[in-house]
Amino acid sequence: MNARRRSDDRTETIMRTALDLALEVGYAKLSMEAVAARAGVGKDTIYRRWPSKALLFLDAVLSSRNTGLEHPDTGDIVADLREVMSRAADLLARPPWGPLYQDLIGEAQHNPDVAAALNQRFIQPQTADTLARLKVAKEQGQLAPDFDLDLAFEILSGPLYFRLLITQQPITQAYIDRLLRALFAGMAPEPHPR
Amino acid sequence: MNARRRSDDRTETIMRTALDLALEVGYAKLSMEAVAARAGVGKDTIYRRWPSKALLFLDAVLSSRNTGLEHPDTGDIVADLREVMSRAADLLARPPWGPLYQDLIGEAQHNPDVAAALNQRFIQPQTADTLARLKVAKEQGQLAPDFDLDLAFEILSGPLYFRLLITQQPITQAYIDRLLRALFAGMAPEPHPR
DNA sequence: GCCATACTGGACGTCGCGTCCCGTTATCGG
DNA sequence: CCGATAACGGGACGCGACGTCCAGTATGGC
Repeated sequence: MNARRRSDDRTETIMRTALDLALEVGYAKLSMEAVAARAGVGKDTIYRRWPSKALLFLDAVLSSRNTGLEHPDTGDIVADLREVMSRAADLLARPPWGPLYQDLIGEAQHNPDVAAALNQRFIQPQTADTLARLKVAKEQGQLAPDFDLDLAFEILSGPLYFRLLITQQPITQAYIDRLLRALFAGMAPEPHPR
Repeated sequence: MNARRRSDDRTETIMRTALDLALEVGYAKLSMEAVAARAGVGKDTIYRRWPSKALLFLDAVLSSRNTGLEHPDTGDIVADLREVMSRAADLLARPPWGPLYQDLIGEAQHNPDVAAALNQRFIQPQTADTLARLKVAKEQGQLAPDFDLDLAFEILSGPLYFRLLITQQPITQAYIDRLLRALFAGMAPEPHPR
């Protein structure tokens, strides 16, 4: 029981230390030696808990806060989406979390374990939350019955990630508004094709 | 002149070798030693041309082919976009190029040089090409005068990258069609909000 | 034919991951 | 309260790879 408690304390300490160091020097320069040293812990103690640096880092970043990215429900679907997207942009696309989140996704590109864990522990819950909110809106008649909820989610998220990961353009409130307007007001061409 | 020619030959050889090796073992396991050995070249010769492994890799991937992702102009903007997006998905989201492109973007997340070069040499030209085609369509009256071309590009690209980099869901022809339909037919809700 | 330049090949320093081990410390059962 | 058991700290270690350096060698210009 107490052995278990002591273990938990160390687990917590190691994650917090890893996170602190990552915030200071970035993931690239984060070393297990440094984490062990600052946490006052042997490297074995870390490797007994995490199989690799990448997964420790993932745990450190994802456990650090319960995101605060849950969807409000004010009754206005657009306002609610706007709110969550703004919070997400603030949180994930700027220091101090932005670079860490970017590194995490970067790591996921060549580390299937990280990719899988990132999806399960962050992306999927977040997706499910948004879809649930959209579903409610549809049931309340705020959205057309054939409104494609899954696609809508990807149309809102995709461009944000595109800017974060590829072009590195800033994700402003104005941009979020443009996205929402395009999605909900439609961008249909004049002589309606197709 | 011949010294110059010899240099050019080596540059070419090194890039091709790097690309071959990357295709075989992936970027993570690609080593400069292996490239030098297989190319029959001293490591100095490589480092005289590229400052780091990451930039050699980027050069190798980007120079390998002139993408074949230029926009056709059949007069039908939707058909043309559909064509290019399909080609891009085939080329960039599946073996053999998919993993390399993913690794490249992964590397860009913590290497500003790679990020900048990737943007300049691939993303921006590709963006400009798409925007040019969209502009023509608008001038021909296929798109509304206030159609937001830049945003449209990001709405089409973002979700593809989102699937490639984050959720790893397949990018099917059907998905591309859904995206195009959403963008051009609009996804306006029933009781039109905002 | 000679000189400058680029080249090969290999040794080297450095770093950091992940493993191993040993002496120590904390916890739990009795 | 005490001894057995397990976890721990700290450090050494092997390993692989980046990037530098240094001979000795080949190649092309003049």
